[in-house]
Amino acid sequence: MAQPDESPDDRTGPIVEDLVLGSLIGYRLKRAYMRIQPEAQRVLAEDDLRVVSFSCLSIIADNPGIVQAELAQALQMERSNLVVIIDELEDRGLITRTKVPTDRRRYALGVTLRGHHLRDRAAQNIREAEDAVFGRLDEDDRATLIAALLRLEGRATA
Amino acid sequence: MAQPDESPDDRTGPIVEDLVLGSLIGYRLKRAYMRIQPEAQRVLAEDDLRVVSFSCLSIIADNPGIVQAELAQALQMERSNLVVIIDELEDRGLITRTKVPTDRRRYALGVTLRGHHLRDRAAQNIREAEDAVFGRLDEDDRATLIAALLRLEGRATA
DNA sequence: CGTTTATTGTTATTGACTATAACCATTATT
DNA sequence: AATAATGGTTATAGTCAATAACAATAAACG
Repeated sequence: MAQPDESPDDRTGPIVEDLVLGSLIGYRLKRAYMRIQPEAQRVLAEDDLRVVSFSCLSIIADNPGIVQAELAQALQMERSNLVVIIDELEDRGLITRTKVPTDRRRYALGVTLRGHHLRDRAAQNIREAEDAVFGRLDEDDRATLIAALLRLEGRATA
Repeated sequence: MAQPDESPDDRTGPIVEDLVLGSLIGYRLKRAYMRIQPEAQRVLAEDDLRVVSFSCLSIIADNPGIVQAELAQALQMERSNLVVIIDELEDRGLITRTKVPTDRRRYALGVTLRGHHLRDRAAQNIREAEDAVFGRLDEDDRATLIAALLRLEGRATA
């Protein structure tokens, strides 16, 4: 009754044809993302981080002094949805908020030492999760893949 | 105040560093997907289809006789969430549901002629949207990209 | 100047989508 | 025959993104 080839962790299940859908880049992107997303979520949860929290923490770490509106634009999310995330990161002592002297509407964001350590550790965990899910890629393959995805984003290197 | 290079449809905005986050495959997949998803949504909406409805329609078209549980597994979604989608596709006369004689719990799904035409047209629209967003790729490049994404999914060709 | 317009961070709310649990009918297992 | 498992269904809860409105502040402009 089952398909001939079914292993315990079978991901494919019964063979289903997807000639049209499967040749769409958007569909393939989503499917690939669906493979890594739960794993990233899982490893980040060990540090009580959500994917979006980690993204914020990481961008702030690499852009000290960035303000919320810029961060929101960088992550393509709404300013309003950032607030609770920033609040929590600050409450946990992972980031700092300091008023910009020249513009009192804005808060300059920065990561604390703890925040930086957590970011680095979480990033390492995600990389290892990606290796586990996608299979280890050497640096060249990884760079090629990233470049291809950047090209899709319209951020071509050349 | 603004960065030196800002065009009307500027996607990058002020240059924000993302050395760590940006080198994660998962993040790059998500970003690439975020570029095409709204456009796919938009072109499908012209035919009163959602992305998930189109996906169902397309899988059914390529797998006549498939039942809901199989379809749910193929699209990695919950059976329960499929019901309303299938209902609507049937109400619109795009698919048919016929009881399986040998197992009266199951409904064999199939697409009507109208459904098939709609599927083909919608697929073509999405392809054109992908070309517009990602830049036209020749068949070789497209195949290479699809193969790379399939490899990430653990569905390597070789 | 002074008035108007725009921006930033914020709150509250809404809608869309996903996951979960429970249920009945039917089939498989034993 | 009794029990367990499966398919479709319904209802519900939780998660997340999008929107609108607002006060404080700054920018634009007469």
